[in-house]
Amino acid sequence: MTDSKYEPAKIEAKWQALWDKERTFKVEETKKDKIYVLDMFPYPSAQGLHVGHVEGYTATDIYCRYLRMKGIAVLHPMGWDAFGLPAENYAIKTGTHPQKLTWQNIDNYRRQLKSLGFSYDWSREINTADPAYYKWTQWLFLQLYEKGLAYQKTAPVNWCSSCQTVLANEQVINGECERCHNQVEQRQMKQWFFKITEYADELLKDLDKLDWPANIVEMQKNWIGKSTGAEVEFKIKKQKLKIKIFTTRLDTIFGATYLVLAPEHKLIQQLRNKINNWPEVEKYIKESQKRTELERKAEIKEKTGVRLKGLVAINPANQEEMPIFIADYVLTSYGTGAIMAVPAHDERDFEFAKKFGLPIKYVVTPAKVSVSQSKTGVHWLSNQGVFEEDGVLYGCEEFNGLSSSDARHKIAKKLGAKLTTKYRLRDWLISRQRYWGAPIPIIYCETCGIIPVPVKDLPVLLPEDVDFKPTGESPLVKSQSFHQVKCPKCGLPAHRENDTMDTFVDSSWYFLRYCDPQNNQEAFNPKKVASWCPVNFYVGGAEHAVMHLLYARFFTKVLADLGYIKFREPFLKLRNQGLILGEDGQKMSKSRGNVINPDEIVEQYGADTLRLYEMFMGPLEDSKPWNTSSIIGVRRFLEKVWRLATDLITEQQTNNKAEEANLAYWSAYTTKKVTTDIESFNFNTAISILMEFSNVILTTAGAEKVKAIKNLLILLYPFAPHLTSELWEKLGERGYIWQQVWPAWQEESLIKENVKIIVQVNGKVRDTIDCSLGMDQAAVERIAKQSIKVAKFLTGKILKVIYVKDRLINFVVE
RNA sequence: GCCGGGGUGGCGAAAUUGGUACACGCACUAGCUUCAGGAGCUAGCGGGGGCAACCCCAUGGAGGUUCGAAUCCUCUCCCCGGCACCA
Repeated sequence: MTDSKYEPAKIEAKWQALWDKERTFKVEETKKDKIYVLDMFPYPSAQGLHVGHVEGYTATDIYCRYLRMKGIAVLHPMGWDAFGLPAENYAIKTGTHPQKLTWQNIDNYRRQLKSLGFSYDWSREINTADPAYYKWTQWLFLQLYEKGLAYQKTAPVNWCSSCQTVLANEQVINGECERCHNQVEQRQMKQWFFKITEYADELLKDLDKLDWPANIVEMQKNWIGKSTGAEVEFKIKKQKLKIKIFTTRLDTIFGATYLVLAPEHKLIQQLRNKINNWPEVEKYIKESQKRTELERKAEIKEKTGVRLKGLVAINPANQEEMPIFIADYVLTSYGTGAIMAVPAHDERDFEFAKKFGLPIKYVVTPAKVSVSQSKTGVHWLSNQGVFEEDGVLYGCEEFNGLSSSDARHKIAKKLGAKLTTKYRLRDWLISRQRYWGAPIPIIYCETCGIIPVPVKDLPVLLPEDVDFKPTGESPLVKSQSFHQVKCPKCGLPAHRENDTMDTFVDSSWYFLRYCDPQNNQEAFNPKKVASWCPVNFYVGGAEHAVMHLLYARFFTKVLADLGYIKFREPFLKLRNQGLILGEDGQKMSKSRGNVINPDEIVEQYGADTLRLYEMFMGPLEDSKPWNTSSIIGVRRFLEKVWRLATDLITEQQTNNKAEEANLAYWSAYTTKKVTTDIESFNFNTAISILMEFSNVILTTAGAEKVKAIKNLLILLYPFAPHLTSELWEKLGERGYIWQQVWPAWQEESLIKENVKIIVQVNGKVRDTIDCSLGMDQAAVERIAKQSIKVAKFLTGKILKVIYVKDRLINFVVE
């Protein structure tokens, strides 16, 4: 007899209110065992929470609720990455102040997160757009500035004309703005940078210490892009100047047949009088700036370039003369902006040489000569390049017969070339010509120059009297109250820096602020941070692989060097939730109309069902399509648990020894499986075993049933906290369910007296037989041979018998 | 092109890590129950053959190792994600 109906809306509101009122999840800092479990905090968009957020947040919530029942103090906070362009763009359109919209969105996000029953310690909520927070973001800027890690320079930067601001390299994807997909232009601008390149080597090395997904580690490695090689100076004939090139293939220097400079290379302007075809060269330089952009669009990769007529370089290896070109396939910003071209052994040089009819000289045979090549001799000499990195040298004077790697060292020594390391990583451009961000705390004084805002004057508040219309200059320029100040040093009129900081600066240290969120004396108390950090477990989307995750690592290393913290990596273990695709298998997007709104699912099925469904869909890290009709399955399961527990209250108890033993086994087995699955984040299989367990309970009678149901409720609690809290109370148990200790299991309960042994003949399953545990081979063999199903196939001579104890016996017959 | 991750029923997915392939759930089919149901219960549900017991085939494809392969090795095809003239 069911004494009531499962009504999620009612019970979920009830328990959420209680958790709020009793501050159930406020972390006890005094406990000895501490774990910091962190979610990537959301940007509070107008669209509200995405089902993808729900997935990651449910995973950590399950883990945290489980840990607390094990008696561990869990820091599990939430906050808002509240600065950013969308709010400002909305302000431009509607005239609403970005703060108003942002604060509204935050209220909505908070409501949604609470409606899902996530167990955050809300007393630690932070907001990066709150002056109480960004004061310390500005303070951190000043720390970097004093350490020489924040600097200003004029450089070609990525400009998005639609967003009307510059972008960091990390925010440019295939030449497009990551936000609006507008083509990015190159502009010369004076901007603020953080010297992340200073940490390139450590950022690369320490990746090996992290328990992170392989693809994220790989992406960061590629992004940092370390390559070891050598710098070699090439003399220019009859000139005093030398050209310094960088190469990773010094072993091929005897095959170098020309040099190439990037069009922006400084030497070109210095040598302009010596270049016979200057007008042509100048034209190419001008065109190349436009061309890179246009060509990317059209994906034309044909090599272009111009020879610097009148200039000849000398190959230091063999003293041969070689022409010099400029070409835009060589980048100014990498290496020395100049290369030696070895068409025989570099694909790009090969293409260029073919187009311009330049000599191709082979000096390395590949170590592994493929079958077709050995059959046809050395046909690659005539029309193909040899691009393998290792081989044996020939035609290289005293270096003949050496392997590539030996040759690199020996040639470097002879030429006096400097062995160096280069990185692809560039310094982090943090200036943004926008309003809705933390102002850069710098004042420009005509007499004193660049003056950092004194710490006592922080925060530099965002002014209210602003016009948001983007003009290419920061909107802050228009605010007289903001712009004009007195120089803190000499007191004469001066003006503020008008740009704001990239919002990734805000999120590079937020995990530290959670440890001490209300501190108004310092960014954080080092002792408090030391008691929680580094973050033990971090969960979020993979889209932050080379942005947030790299920047936060950089900040951590800087703060360690400044002595504020004692660890050098912020996030020890990282997992990415996979994308949840729309029902059509496509990425969810407004324009496709396949977006699922979590509010609607909660309303229709309840928060516990949504949580459970998202965990049941498949492995956390896989991307998987949404399927609304499947939700009913987990809802049915919860209904079943409801009936199981509420029927129990009125049910007559009977006794049945065999069923009781079976139930005890299942109870122990489920406990073990759910525990190990939560530990390893395999929530989908944890749920399926809970389903099986409830089915077993349903079909069992006996006194053990009460115990089994209570165990089921506790194991299910982290996944479906509202339902289980309610049922625990209905059963008249003492205390709340979350105050229970996570169950242990006895390994002996998992031992069965009888086992089923698979009988195979020649590896094919023919029967299964019941045996008692630990039986020896002879006994099992005897029983197996008695099986008619098996005997049928044992007509030939038995050559061999393979026996795996308690599991399998295999007869090999002829 | 390079790097990373994958291909298992109609669908989402399991598989004790080399030992009964398809657990759990959705969808579907049949029956029961109900005034009714987008509810519940029972049974079936990879393909082929057979009345049946049972037999054969099957984890993208082709080989190989092994008593035994979704799992290990070689080659190959396809999908997803990232990077893309970085010398």
